[in-house]
Amino acid sequence: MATIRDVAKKAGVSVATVSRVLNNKGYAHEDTRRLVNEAIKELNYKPNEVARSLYKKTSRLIGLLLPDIRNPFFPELARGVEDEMQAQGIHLIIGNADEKPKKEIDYIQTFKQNNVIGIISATNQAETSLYEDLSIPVVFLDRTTNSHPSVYSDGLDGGKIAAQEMIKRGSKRIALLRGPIEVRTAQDRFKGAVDELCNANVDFQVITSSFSFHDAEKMAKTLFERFPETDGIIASNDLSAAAILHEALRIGRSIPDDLQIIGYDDIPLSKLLFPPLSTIRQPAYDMGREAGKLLMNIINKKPLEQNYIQMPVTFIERQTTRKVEKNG
Amino acid sequence: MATIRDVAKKAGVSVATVSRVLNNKGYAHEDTRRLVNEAIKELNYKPNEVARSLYKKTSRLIGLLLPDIRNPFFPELARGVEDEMQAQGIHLIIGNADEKPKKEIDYIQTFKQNNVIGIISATNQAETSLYEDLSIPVVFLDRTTNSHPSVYSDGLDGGKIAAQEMIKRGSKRIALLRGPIEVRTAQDRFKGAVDELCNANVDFQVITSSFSFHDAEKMAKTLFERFPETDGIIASNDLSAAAILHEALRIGRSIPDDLQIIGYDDIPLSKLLFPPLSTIRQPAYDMGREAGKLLMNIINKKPLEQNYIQMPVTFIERQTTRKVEKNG
DNA sequence: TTGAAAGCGATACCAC
DNA sequence: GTGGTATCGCTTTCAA
Repeated sequence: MATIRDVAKKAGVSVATVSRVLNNKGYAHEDTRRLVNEAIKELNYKPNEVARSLYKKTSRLIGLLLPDIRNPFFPELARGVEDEMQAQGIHLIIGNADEKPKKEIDYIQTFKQNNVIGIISATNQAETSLYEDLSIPVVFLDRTTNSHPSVYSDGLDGGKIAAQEMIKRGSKRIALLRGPIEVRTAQDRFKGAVDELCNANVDFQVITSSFSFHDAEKMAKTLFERFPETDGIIASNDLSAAAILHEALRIGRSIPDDLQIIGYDDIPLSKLLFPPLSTIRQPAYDMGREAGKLLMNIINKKPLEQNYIQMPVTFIERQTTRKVEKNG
Repeated sequence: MATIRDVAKKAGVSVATVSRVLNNKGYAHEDTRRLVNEAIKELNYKPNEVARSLYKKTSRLIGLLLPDIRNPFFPELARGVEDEMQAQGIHLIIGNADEKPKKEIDYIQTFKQNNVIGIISATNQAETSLYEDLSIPVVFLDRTTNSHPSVYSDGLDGGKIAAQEMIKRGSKRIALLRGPIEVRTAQDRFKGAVDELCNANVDFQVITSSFSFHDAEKMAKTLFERFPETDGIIASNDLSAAAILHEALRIGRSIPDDLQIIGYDDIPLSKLLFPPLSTIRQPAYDMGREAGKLLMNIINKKPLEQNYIQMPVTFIERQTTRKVEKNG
């Protein structure tokens, strides 16, 4: 790879001049500028980002920390972030924390060591101490906290809507899945649903389960064994809902007539399940973009309209819930 | 962040000594070593990877280029790579090329500018010119090429198996989906299937479609309009298979009695489809790990047993295909 | 066994 | 307008 020295030599100027042309900073005669640009092109010179980064203590990289890249919800977020960053010429280092604090710490360290200019984190570490004295901007995504700006969707409302729609459609013995205790958004949607269920004339069970696929499969089995009379399930996410749906069909439950299911997230595959899954939609891609925008605004010290961006959730009616009379 | 100077000062030695201790290189008296290590711990010093990288022209980063992070097959590969790298203390910059050569070039540039020690690419750029004079090791994943080491699965065999299983189970008018023309693995599985179909007493249609979700949905609709008599579909990947399954169910086809479907990949959600999807499994996670290992072996100049690692594919029988008599 | 000093490739200050 | 040079934080000769 050619260096700035090579360019300088070729153009017959000093490295300082090349640098100035490169960064459009300070004066440079039009002719000199052209000369330099020609040399750059001829040598196919690209500035060494590492050297740049060392001096400026900043880079064109941001770190994106995901809890589980295999859960389709997160790649969707990632795409949003990526597209937004791409538009601003910033690249991503994606880290998959795998729900393990150790990995998370590790990645944050790597991010710092590589001079990322900011971090977007979608992980579950309640102990924000990890992020406390980081000296670089952090935005939380799909997650709320008081200590940092964040982009998330309205979990309370989501849970509430799920419960309402479920009740409206006549389920009487409802199983409410509660996501991991350390995930704030999971607890929000849980609380939203609980409130609503308490106020209604229905029985309900609370079952705690992780967000992962594998756990959901096991959980589904036990659920139907222990509570065979359940006629409505509010899942903690679409992945769990899919596992439950699958198990329900396997043991011959009829959906939605005999059992209704509502998921959460609206991952791309939800509409391909059979029957297509009714769910609470989080605008994942848009959330990613917003987080990207927010972070860049912070980095560029633009005045912030808001530090906490709450995105709306919507009920997506598909076919794991019964139709409700138009004027019910 | 503390620098090596701070550590040196605190330990009362020179930076050179600290560096030696840090890297376990060259001599250092046991006492000095202890002194330095204490200082490091007290200051919570972490070496600046950027500075290190600038001098050594190498880093602890590798670049992973994915064609489409939203297709669940790729995160699965990524996890394999990541786990393998993690074990070796190497981190990933993941780039999502989005099937766009421009993005791909861009990412490769970023990788280089950040001194990655190697690249794993799962993209579709047939013109390997992109990767030709890169001066850093490249391993292709889920993709074959003569110019670089690669890890891939046996597409020819996969296509063949799919066709055999389909024929064995009695479909007579088969639609064969052909993935994107520029994707070598897609063409392999296509060819494998074609060969087999040609040798059998069946009719078949070839339909070209992309790997994406959205396209698959549209394609599914037209497929059933134009070829309503189709009684077996060999899809180019699970995503397409899911779209087709969905459409088939929607228009009231009975599966597998009236229509059989075989997918390709065995992404995690395939078993949650209804009916669960019969498919050709690629060992995605393992492929990722192998690619990671291969790359690290190249980087560490270990003798290579093989430059081209072909992984086996297997038929996963689920319920979109009919049962076959045991001694048929 | 240790330390001084020369780089790695860029930026930016200060002279000219 | 332009060029010389200190600097970013680290590694690695080379001399002591």
